[in-house]
Amino acid sequence: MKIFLSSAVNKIDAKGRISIPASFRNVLEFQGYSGVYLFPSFTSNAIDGGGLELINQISESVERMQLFAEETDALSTALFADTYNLSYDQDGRISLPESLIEHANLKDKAIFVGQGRKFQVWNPYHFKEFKEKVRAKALENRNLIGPVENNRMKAEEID
Amino acid sequence: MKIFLSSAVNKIDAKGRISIPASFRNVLEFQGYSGVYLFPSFTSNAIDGGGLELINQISESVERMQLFAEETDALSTALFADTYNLSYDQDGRISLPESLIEHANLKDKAIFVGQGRKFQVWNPYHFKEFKEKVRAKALENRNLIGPVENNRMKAEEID
DNA sequence: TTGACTCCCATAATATCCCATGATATCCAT
DNA sequence: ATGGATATCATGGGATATTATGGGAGTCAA
Repeated sequence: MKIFLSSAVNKIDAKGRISIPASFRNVLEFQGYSGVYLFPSFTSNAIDGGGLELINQISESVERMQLFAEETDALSTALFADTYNLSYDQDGRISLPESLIEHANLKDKAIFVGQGRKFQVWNPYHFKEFKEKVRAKALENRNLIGPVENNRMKAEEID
Repeated sequence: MKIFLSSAVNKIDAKGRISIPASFRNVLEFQGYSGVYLFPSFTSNAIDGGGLELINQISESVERMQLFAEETDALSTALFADTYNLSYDQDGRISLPESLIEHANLKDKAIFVGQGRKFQVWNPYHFKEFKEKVRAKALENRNLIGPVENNRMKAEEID
């Protein structure tokens, strides 16, 4: 179980805690446990999340950009200033920082959405809208996925 | 036995469990066991399923994409948000997530349909309809189907 | 002392484990 | 081949484990 898959709606309780889905915790722990890393998404009103692998990938990208030294400060600030490393309690819950809650417009519920190497946390209502757009877009771009679509075409042709 | 072949109708029991056909389990285990991967088909009211090979193909396409691009988020959401990695019990049964049951319109029975690299799960009644339509279309277009190439492909895939 | 954050325990719902059964398929010695 | 033993399979159901969630009690800092 190596990647973040599927989605789950969880509740934000009176104390501001929310459970990270068990399957996501498995992935985090598989990567070597050090809690969960969360930061505001650049492109949506959602929270991006991941484990050690994600944060390593990001760090590496930034290091590669050292070539362009003037811009590095700005970039790494943008990336890391709002990144939180939260550890969850023994029941798998975290309390989200206020700035992330605001960015994602969270109220009493949040949906955790698996995206492979990372996941996102959304206000469930806003995610529904996003997902409808995304599905249309994915149909347009499905040729990018490669072999899967080929299989499907074949499957439909074969009796 | 390397590919998913033939079809079987199995029952969804009172607890919501359904047996994965033994022959499919053999293929999954041959690919290196990590359960079964299921997601809603883009094009039909059916569930697409496969093993490690299928999910690896998909993950690789996504990993090649940029980390913070809007398109990447959209595509990986479309691919992974509704994908479930289910492990089956020692009797080979899984319990299907509600969202997949809805997408495929499943009631008390489901048909597993082998499609080579992957398989599909259908409401048996809807599958019958689909199959009839497909057969009609195939008859219309049979001149478009290159039998030589397809046969050669198949011959190489079969152990 | 008040609020924010732990740690710990309780609970209901669900998922999983484990064993049993009947049906079919496979094997094997005659 | 035939009949009987054995294995495999789909399915049922009781027992157990896991999960998300609620809430009490303790800790710490302002």
